[in-house]
This record gives sequence, C-alpha cells and structure tokens, in this order.
Amino acid sequence: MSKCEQCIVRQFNSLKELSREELLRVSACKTSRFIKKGETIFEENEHLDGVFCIKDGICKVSKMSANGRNQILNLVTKGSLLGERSLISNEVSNLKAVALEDMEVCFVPKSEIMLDLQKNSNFSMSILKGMAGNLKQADNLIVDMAQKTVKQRLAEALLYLHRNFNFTDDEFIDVNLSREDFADIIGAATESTIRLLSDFKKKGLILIKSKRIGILNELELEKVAKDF
Amino acid sequence: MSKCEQCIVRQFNSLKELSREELLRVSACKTSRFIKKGETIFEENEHLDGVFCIKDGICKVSKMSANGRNQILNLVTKGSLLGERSLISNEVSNLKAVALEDMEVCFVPKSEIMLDLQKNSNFSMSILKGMAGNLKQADNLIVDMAQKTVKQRLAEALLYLHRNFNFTDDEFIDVNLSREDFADIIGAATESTIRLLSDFKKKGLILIKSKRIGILNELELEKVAKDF
DNA sequence: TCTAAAATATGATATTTGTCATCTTTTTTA
DNA sequence: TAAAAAAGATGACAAATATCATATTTTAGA
Repeated sequence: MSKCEQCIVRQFNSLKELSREELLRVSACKTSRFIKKGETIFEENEHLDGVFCIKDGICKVSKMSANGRNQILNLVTKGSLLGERSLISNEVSNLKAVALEDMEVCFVPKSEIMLDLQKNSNFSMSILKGMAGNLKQADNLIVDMAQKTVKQRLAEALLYLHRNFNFTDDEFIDVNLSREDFADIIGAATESTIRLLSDFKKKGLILIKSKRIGILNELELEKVAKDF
Repeated sequence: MSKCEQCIVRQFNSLKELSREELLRVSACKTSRFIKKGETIFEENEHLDGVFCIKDGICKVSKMSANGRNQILNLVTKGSLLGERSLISNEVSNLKAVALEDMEVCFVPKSEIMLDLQKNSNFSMSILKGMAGNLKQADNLIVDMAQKTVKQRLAEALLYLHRNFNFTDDEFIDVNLSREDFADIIGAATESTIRLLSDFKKKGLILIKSKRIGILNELELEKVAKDF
C-alpha cells in the first residue's frame, strides 16, 4: 500500500494541512480501491464511515429527484475529497458517485478525520473553506438552474467543461460524458440536449466527433450563456 | 447595549458553543442595528467585516442572475447567523439580504469570530456543521430547480413556508411576501406565479386573502409537489 | 468481423412557461 | 380621505421544452 506522505494528491486538498504524525496515522489506517469506469463509489443513503480521497480518475456526483430523473451536481477529479459533508453532518450520504473512467480512490476512516478536525485547527479551517467554496458554487448553480434557459445552461456547461477538463492539447473536452450525462448536468430532456448540441454544431460553436465534443468559439458560447 | 450572555437568540446558532470569556469578548465588540422592513442588511459584493446575528425579524437572502432577475435562495429568521460563508472564504458577499419586516440584528466583527474559530474547536465544528447543512439544502434546491416544473416548485415553496413560518394559530403563512417574492423564490415569471396561485386557490389547495396566503390541503399540495 | 444492443439523431406534436397588454384591487401618500 | 402609485389578476399569444415515435449511427460482445 502506498504512503500518504509520498502521495502528491494530498497537496490538492485539506489533507495538506496535516502534520507529519497525523499523516502517518492516516496512512496507517487508510485503504485503497480501484474502481472501474461505470462503477459506483457510493450510493445515495449509503452510510459512509469515512471520506474518499481521489488519487486518479474522475467521477460524476449526482442525486435522484422525486420524479426519477438523475441530476448531476458535480464532476469530481483527482485531488478532491468526497464524503466530508455527510461525515460532518453525521448523516448517510445525500449524493451518489459514479466513476466516469477507471479510478483509484483512497478511503480514510471517520475516526481519524474527526480526530484531526478536533485537534488541528488548520485542517478544520481548510475543510471549512472548502465547504464554503462548495456552498458558493451551489448558490450560483441554483440561480442558473432557476433563471437560465436550457440553451444557456448547456452553453455554461460546455464552457465549464472546456475550462476545467481540457487536459490534452486537442480541442476536445477530456471527459467521457454521454448525451444523457449532459442532460443530467443541465437538467433537461436528453432529446432537447441533443438538439441543442446539434444547433451549436451547426452554428460553428462546437465540434462533435461522435462522443467527443470540443469548443470552437468560446466567445460566442459565452454570449449564448449570458443571453446577449 | 444588551449583553450576549443574556441573549436567548445565541442558543439557536453556533455562538452557543462559546465559553463565558469568549462570549464576553463578543458582547464587548458587537454592535446592534435596527433595520426597517424593505431595508438592505448587506448587498452583493459588499465587503462584510464580520457576521450578523439575527435577534428579531426575517429577511430574504438573494442573488442577482446575469439576466437581471433576482433569485431568493433563503429566508433567514431570528436566531440565525448571516455572512459566515463570505467571512470564511475571505471574499466579498455573494448574496444580498433584505428585511421582510422590521428587524434587530447584531454585528460581530471578523477578528473576534476568526479568533474563536481558531481557538474553540466546538465552535468551529458547529459552524462547519451549519455549513454542511446549508450545502445539503442547496443540493436539494438545485435538483428541484433543475427537475421540477414551476407548478411543483410553487407547491414545494408553499409547503416549506407552511411548515416553517406558521407562527400564529390561524392558517396563514406568517411572512410578508409579494407575488414577485414568490416568483423569485421559485424562479418563474411573476404572472405565471400569480396564475398558479389562482389555480391552487380554485382547486381548494390554498386560501388567498389579498396578500395573505394559507394552506388548506397540505396532502394534495404534496401530491402536486411530488407529481402524482 | 458480424450482429445485437445501446446511444444518438430528428420529426411531429403537446405542454409548459414567458411576455406583453390591459384591467382591477390594494396600498401609499399628500 | 382622495388621488396616485403599486401590486395583483387575467387574456392573448409566442417561445421554450418535453414527449413520443422512429430512424440512424456507434459500441460492445459473441
């Protein structure tokens, strides 16, 4: 089992605030898991007895609505923690996480995290800052969902993906999302989403090569998103 | 100026975790403000150098969308804190707060709160739990906004108001909201909102007496909200 | 590599929702 | 209290979006 002290990934999340001793303790009690594309990391209403630290890969975090449709709330990637919210509230998970590609994920038991939260104020402050950031992001998303048209939300989503998930040097977004995933991100019917993507393609805003999508005209897409 | 030690309101928020000495320090540096109905407590993008503790009254917390429409994200009432998120992120406020009735609000300077966050792990844990709760609530709202119809969202809003703001013993919701406020809560046009309210009234689900609204048939309203 | 299944695409149509105009009621203010 | 302003209500219509049907393309598995 690899050691947290040598793991570069922790630099990207609150675990970076842990002292050497704390980190050694985490390393000693953590477990590691490989997750295949499409597999579920955790389910809604599952009891999570700890937090996940994503070592590699990317997953979609979603929640089922009462009408049976899935809403993707976030795409979470290498370096992020998952499950802190439920752990802190001492509740079962309100979200579900599914791998979009093969992943490696470490699991740190609750007891260790809670101890560090209690004893290390830099760590708890870092977690708190992360949560505050998530909350701001969530507020923005509420406003977008409530006030923007499906077309605008799709434009926003494409821009977001372009800015955050263009790892390779080609113009394609580097996340393996189906049309249904897109629909679940923007909260629309799959058919409507497909139609709008075709529209954007026709207007030269994006490039579609079967499943892969690339942004061609960021400026114009921004205009669509902002409703000019 | 009244004293925090004797203020019953702090029992309802994280300030309850402060020690006697900490509370005395807060009491010494806090200020108190009376705010008239309709007045703004703080604006979007305003620099908040502390947090507000609501001693009395109720306010709407909202955010402007790019298209110039207002989105109400929360109704915040006696006993709640306001502004912690911005303070923790060390950012200007992302939200605006406007009084829905006459209010009394205390203001605690940032330096004091930050000190307590650092030194008192019960306090920081309580703030963290509060933020985690807000985040869960926000996630739920995203799903509702993305997946539910305007009618369903209105039904949900009415139920929420009924359950949380029925202070008197009559059947009316005890918050002074305009039809535009309702529209800003559910993210719809004011006219659509008015029309749906009339519909609900016609069907005997609610009672409308000019500005005052009461819930008559909670069960049926739930059915509407859940789409049966 | 061929085939079946899944995903994507598109047309037709119904439903939902927004917009603009106008009227009525309520509230505010002089 | 009367007049003016604001809020609420409603009709007509347009735009956005969902739904259902079906065709086409892509992907996965034998």
